[in-house]
Amino acid sequence: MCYYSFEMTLSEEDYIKTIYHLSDFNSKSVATNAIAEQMNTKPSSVTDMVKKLSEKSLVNYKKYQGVLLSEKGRLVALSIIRKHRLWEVFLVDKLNFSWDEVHVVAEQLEHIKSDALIDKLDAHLGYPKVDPHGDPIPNKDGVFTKSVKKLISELPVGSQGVCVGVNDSSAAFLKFLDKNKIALGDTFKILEIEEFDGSVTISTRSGSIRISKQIATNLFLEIVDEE
Amino acid sequence: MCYYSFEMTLSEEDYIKTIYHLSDFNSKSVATNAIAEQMNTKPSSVTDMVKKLSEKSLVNYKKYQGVLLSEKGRLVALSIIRKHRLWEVFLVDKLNFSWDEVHVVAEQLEHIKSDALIDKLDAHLGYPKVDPHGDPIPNKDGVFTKSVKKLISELPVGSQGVCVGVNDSSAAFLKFLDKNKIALGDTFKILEIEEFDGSVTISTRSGSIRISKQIATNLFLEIVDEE
DNA sequence: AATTAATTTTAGACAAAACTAAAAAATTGT
DNA sequence: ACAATTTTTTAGTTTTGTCTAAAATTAATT
Repeated sequence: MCYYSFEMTLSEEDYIKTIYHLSDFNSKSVATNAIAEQMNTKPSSVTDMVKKLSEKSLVNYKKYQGVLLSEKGRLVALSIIRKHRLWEVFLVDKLNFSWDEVHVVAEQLEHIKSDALIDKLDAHLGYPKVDPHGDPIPNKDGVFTKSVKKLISELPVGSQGVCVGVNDSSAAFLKFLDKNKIALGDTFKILEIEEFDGSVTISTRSGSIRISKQIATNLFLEIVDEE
Repeated sequence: MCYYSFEMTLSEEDYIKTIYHLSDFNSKSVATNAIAEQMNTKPSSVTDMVKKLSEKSLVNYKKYQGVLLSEKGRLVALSIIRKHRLWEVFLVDKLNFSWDEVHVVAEQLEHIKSDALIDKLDAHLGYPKVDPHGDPIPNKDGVFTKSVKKLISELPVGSQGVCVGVNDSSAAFLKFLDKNKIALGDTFKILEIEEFDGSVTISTRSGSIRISKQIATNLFLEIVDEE
């Protein structure tokens, strides 16, 4: 992967990426209107582009039937997502961006064309498996470990995952996290769930702490299933 | 600088950069034909674009008279060059590209639009003053230290600079450099010149060594003059 | 100074990617 | 089942950046 030799325009790449995301990981066909809405463009423009992508056999398309990525198209999508997420890791880990600032810049960087660059960037970052939001990074062949983002309150005892996001991003809540030494990127394990009040005991680097149900419904963990 | 708020297309940026380089640092007016040749395009295309840039007052243009960057255009050019050279430093210092591989990739990266990105990249790289080829990196305000490329044999005692090129690129000579731990990017200082045979003692990272006149007439240093 | 040569500009066209407005197909509601 | 609504496609423009071919201007040569 990564090594698709045909030329793709910036616009084509954006369409492929959008179709991949809307297809819910390539299972269901995507409506013209949905693509138009997602990309802030008009349905007629989408029809034109989809025809073009179909010519290049990146998508399977029949009039009025929606569109689905071909295997070729899926690999293109994954190569773009790989680049996007590696750049996000770079921006956060090396340039000290915060995890919520990086998306827009990564949308530009993902279109840079150089296989050598991405290989070396990957190595420089230590071959990360997930991006700063906890989403998995496909490898060069488009393979990636599926992972699920869940609230701590939704998980059973024994679950383990990386803290990747908050529901409530109020200053007060972030302050609370800071006080309790909970940070994005930390790994937690669910030790015990108190049925009475729904509070949860979790293990962290600095020992185990108990958090209230309210906190547990505001913290996302990224559960990585190897498969 | 850097903070020009108007939108510029990729193509416009490429023209501005080319005009800057051909104008010999903005002193003389640039011919339509020269731009076309440099950019692998046709003179008629250049005329069209130059009109457009003139509308935006990025260049001063009169029919048949060639074109010159305005002050505004000059700052745009310098901001692009700043980005190009910072990315080159990144590619060489952080991703272990060799200095002769980076230009093509940097030509893409220089168009990424994000002031925060460039500021943080600059900091991450330790505010470098020159790129891997020894060319100076303009600061945020477009100010850069002029630098001159000179043979070691042309320099007085006390001079200091970065090794940026060779006259004689024969395998034998490159092998000699390798053996003596002299590499592109190294900083040298001229310690002593032996009048008798023209040999020069220079200080390197790994101590001081004496090189013959022959060697001294084959190695270019980039001298950075603060001004 | 006049003719030739080189350079530059104009005029008209084209491809990519978008748009608007209107027609066609699919879906929905009763 | 069929009228109404929604979705999708077609047809015809627009903009950006390019092109070719021809006309206009400047430069060079004798």
